[in-house]
Amino acid sequence: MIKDVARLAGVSHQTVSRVLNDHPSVRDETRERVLVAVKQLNYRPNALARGLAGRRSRVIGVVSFDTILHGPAATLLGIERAARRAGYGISIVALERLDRSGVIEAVNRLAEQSVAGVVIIAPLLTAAAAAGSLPTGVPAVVVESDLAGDLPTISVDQVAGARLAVEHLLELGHETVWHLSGPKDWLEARDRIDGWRATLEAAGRRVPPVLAGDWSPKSGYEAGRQLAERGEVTAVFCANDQQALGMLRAFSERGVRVPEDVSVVGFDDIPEAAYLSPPLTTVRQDFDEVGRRCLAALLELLGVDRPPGVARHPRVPPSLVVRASSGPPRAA
Amino acid sequence: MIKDVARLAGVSHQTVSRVLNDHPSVRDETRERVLVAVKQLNYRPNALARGLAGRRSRVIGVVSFDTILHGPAATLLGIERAARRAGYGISIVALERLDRSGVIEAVNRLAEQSVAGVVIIAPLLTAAAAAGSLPTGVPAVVVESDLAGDLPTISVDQVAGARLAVEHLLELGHETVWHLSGPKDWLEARDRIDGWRATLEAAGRRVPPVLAGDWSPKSGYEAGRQLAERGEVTAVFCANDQQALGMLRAFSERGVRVPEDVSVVGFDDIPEAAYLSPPLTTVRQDFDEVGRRCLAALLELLGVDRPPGVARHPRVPPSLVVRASSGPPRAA
DNA sequence: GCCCCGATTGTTATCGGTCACATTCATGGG
DNA sequence: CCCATGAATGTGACCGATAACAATCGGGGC
Repeated sequence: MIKDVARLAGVSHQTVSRVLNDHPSVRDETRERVLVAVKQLNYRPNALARGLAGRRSRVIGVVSFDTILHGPAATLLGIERAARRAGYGISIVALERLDRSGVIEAVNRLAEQSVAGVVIIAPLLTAAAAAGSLPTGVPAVVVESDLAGDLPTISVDQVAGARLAVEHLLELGHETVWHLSGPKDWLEARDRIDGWRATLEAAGRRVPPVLAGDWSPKSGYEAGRQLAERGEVTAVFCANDQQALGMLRAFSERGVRVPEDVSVVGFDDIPEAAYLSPPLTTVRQDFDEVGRRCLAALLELLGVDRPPGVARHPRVPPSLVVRASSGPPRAA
Repeated sequence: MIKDVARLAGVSHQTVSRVLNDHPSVRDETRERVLVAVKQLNYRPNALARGLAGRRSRVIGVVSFDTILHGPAATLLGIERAARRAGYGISIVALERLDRSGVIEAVNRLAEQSVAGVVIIAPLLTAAAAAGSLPTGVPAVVVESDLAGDLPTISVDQVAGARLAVEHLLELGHETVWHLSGPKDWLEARDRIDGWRATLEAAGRRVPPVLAGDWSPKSGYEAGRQLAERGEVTAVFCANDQQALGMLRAFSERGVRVPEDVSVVGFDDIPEAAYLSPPLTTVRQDFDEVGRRCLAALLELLGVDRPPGVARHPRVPPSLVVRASSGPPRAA
């Protein structure tokens, strides 16, 4: 194929290759002629052959988990966008279970395809650990994990996010804030617990026991029913919006008014959050930015220049979105 | 690399290749020896080289759109799962806009990578049309579209889904059913409108004007406010769950009780649906099955045997999930 | 005017496999 | 006992690009 172009342009195939790869020493007039031929034949170089010969493909592998959840899906999209802009394609492997061998196997599958590098979305502790000890020499970046050994890591600053939520509630006048956590083997869940606890302690408040959820609306619903029984609770910080949604449902069933009786704050800012009853105060994560920084980190690892304008810091700051589900306590 | 294996096993590289590809004429004893060498060297064939030489890669391209929405995300996951099981990898290209040139460009990007075939998730009319007139000779299957020219098409039977929803409401005793549609340039939206209208007409009921939404909770909220003004409405079929969610919010704000005053039915059965206030009656789509059938259709196109146990029919039947948001009208 | 050097361009090997065809060897029919 | 036949295996070309090195050409320094 490249030979057809070469023939049409009256040059050698190597010169065509040079033009395609922006090699400096090609005369302008020659380059022009080649480009005309390329356009005329509607030529597109074969990525496989390129990868084989050049030993670097323009494809990045992504190991993802549960892309039906909002966070992972949004992160994946962010990565894809950033990659496309940088001229890379994306190959994905979704994991069914997020354990050690699964992650390693997935990376191997991608390595087989000679991807230039991989991004591992590994929100579980076990996965992060696996990522930290990859056998292969594939350049890798890890998302939402900070115990991935030497690998560069990008994540939203969950601790700061939790602090935003808790401080907001304390400023409204609540005595303390309860927490419905995510599953404890998720790093994000653990960080949000830490942030919540640290903020309460820093303010000298009582730290109630952690309620354990599993991200699902169902677990929020069940926790909500329990909280509705106790009278004392005035503010709850849920580890994600779906749990908050389930909790709102439980409160509404029990006649607990939000925010008059109890304030609820979520995490994620899913598209639905603004339209719940009542609209949900929550912490927004910028997944697009996460994707961008992942790619930047990976490109750096590959020895390519980082795209301009992308901050380097591995911790993306979240922001608080105040809506009607949080307000001052009745007593205050 | 394959030569290392060959040397270790004491055979030619070609024999190794035969073993790897299940060629029949290899003596069992030889095959065994090769497999041992493969394991010992932890050899994995290079997918690029394979694709280049064999002119067929084990990668399937997926052109997707807005994978943050539940439907596309779930479909993508279903395809990935089915592909992995069949020994294929997945490359994705997400579209920013779903227009003609975007789809064509995306398919070209995938073709460059010599994918074995592509699955196009093209819920918009324009995209479907583009898919129908692809320039390249890449085997393709289209999801959620029936005007993709000669290309095989897999989709959930939206008309049947709408019928389930409307018949359910009519059986409860409602005189007629209003409809909040999705954006009209989405095929799914159009089909749901058609199914809704046809069911009403078949039952000899009055067909109210269509309310136009855009899938977002916001548009559901706004439509809900309008409907709350009119007294006559007793049942609404929303084209998706997010719109239904927004509508529930509007009703709750206006003091319209669900289902006592108005019944609401959604479409999709997102994970949140069961925990809205009230829990949402909705139509469930089996996206996993869609993914499976997509892959089956594509493999068939590629001349590979269809995996056993996968139904061939291009229209996946949806099912009704009845919850508390629908009930008999007050008058009945 | 001659030679050396850098800018251009061409030639050939190579990436890691598969494909097409050649070769070897054991078996069975005439 | 010889040859056709088919199973099992080996040999070299080839997929479509890039890499390494060779060749060619024009210009400046002596």
